[in-house]
Amino acid sequence: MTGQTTIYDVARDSGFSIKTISRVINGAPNVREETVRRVRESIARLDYHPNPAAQRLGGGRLPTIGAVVDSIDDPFFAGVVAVIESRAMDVGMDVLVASTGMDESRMRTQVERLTRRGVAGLVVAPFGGDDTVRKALAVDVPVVVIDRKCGVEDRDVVRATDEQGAYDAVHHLVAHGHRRIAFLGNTSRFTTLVDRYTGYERALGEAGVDIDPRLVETRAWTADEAYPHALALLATADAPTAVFAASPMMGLGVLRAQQRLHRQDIALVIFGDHPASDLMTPPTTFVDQHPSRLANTAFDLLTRRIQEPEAPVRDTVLPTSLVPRGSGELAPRAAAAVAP
Amino acid sequence: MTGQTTIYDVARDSGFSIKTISRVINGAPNVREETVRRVRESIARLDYHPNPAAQRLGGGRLPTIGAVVDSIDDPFFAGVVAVIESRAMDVGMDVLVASTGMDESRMRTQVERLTRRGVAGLVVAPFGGDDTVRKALAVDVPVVVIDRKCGVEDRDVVRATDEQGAYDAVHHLVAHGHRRIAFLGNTSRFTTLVDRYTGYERALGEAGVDIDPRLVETRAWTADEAYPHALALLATADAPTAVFAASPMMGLGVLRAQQRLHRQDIALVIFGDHPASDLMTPPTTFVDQHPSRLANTAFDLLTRRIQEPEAPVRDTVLPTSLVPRGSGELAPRAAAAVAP
DNA sequence: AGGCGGCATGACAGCGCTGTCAACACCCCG
DNA sequence: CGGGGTGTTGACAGCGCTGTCATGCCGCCT
Repeated sequence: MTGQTTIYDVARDSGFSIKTISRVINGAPNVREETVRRVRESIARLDYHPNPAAQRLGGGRLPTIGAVVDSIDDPFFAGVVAVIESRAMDVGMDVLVASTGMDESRMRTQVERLTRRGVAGLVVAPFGGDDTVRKALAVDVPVVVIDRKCGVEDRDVVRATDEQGAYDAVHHLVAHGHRRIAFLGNTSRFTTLVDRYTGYERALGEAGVDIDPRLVETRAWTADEAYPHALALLATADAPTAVFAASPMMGLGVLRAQQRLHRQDIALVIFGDHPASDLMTPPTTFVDQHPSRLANTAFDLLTRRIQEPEAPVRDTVLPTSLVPRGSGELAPRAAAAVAP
Repeated sequence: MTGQTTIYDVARDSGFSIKTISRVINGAPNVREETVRRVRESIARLDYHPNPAAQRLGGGRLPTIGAVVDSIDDPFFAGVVAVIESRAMDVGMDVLVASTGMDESRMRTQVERLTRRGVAGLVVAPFGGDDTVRKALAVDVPVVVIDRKCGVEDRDVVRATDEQGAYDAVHHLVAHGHRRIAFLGNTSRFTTLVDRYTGYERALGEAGVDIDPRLVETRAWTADEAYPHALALLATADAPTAVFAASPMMGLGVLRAQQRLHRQDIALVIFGDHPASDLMTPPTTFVDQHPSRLANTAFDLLTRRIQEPEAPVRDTVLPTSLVPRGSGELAPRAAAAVAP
């Protein structure tokens, strides 16, 4: 064992009691400035670092924040976690990661586990039905919900303007002359996706286009599941001339299908960026959710709530922006050329 | 407060002393089977979970493993962390993530911080010179080093066959008729990259091709840094007909340059996969490092070492495999066609 | 002068667990 | 039948910190 230096060493070295050291560490009020200075000196000299386990045991939480996301592997969440880790490091905290694997009960388990561990706060991308999520988040620790509201009313939430972002995307396609625009995205669970569908509807409605149910595919969750559906959509005689993929995963499915069918001529806008999207042929037009901004906002909110547990709940909706890069600006002519 | 159930509650409920409960929890020997059964029953009935902070304080480590990587954002490491998290969850542990941001001293800080936190073990992708890395890893906790050896001799290491993988890649290009093959990768720091360069040398040597120093670019670390160098390489009159990118980041730089110059005709093999590489035009041929296999192996080794701290050190070198997908099979003719 | 309140500090009892050591029952052996 | 294991259990002292309460001191009011 390394014979860690403890608060007693600092007390001995500085000539104060351990309680005063504790006060200095925690920035408690009513400590003379001179005392603070001398204790700080001792701490630095001895390179003392408080033992988090002991701090927690002595009543308190760990200097740790928990991040619960669908999958750490997902580029969107990887980006979010990266920002959180970096912000946490700046304030001397660290980050426990936990994935839900898009499984309601596992999500609940993870939240409970991290809570028991004694984390100071949680950033959660919820997964599941509203009731399940609400139950899972009924824990006694600050929580910030990201990306999806899932009916949560008593927690801070940070998310994007889903409806408007989708509207912008579809409107963009309409503006480029498209009328047969497909929608891909699973609307069965999240308001997020439902909102995006609503944006799709609104844009088409405004353009006077009736929605063709054959162009709406709402069954897939993952890229692998989306792929066959995208194939089917694109292969029909009456194929769409443009596709709106309501999530990056859907987008990957579509891109894969396009490549398979050599149909680089179909316009595509994806909600959310994915790596190397600028290297596609043509480069993918997408709705930017600004994941790092979302993560930063979430971190700020969490910090605030840790300090002020009773602050009013805030539902922050961050604007998205459409980034035209090529795939969304294709004209519909190509489709006609291919029709039998 | 939730009035957490403690070991005392279980003791009372089961009629044994807290020490016996502790024994059952930790699978200690010499406990009657009947006792184990009854204690387990009480634990289940009360839904008791030991308090990790207390376990640690009472002498022991946290049921937590730390992962230190360049960046959580990097798809390669995101994949590694995802696997570790999932494996850890299976055995009731959780994962603290820490990024080095490719900074030697920060890496050391992170390793020390996690060690102080009391993690049971560490998976580290080291960054920095051999001496720095050795010093940073001189901590009193099990460590498994991944991806790069960095001169570490007293720790378990899991990495890929860098030299052979690079050889395969370059040999593949040679076999497709290329003789002017560029190398991109920073060889200034890691044996990993040096080994890959050695593989490049060997493949060219065997083919009787002299190395043209103008085709070897070793300054860049990141994709952004690689991009201008790749541009310069491809734009020269005497441009290479093929490129071997010694890391995914270098690969992205090359792809970006290729797109910019509309030079999809230059053959390319990348060491390491990156997301959507199968969607490039043409799909990217790469050397698969099998990141999840690497992560699984690392986890196995770490588990072993936690249980058997004195086990002999193991340096595991996992084979890579070349995955031809299009970009590596282009013939050199294209370059000639473009020459001025 | 006596009393009161506010500040600065310290003594001490936990927090929930594990390690150490001791106690006890039981068995085998001579 | 006594001595010496072996197997099973418990009492108790920490681990390093924080919360509670007590202490001493000073200035100020009446």
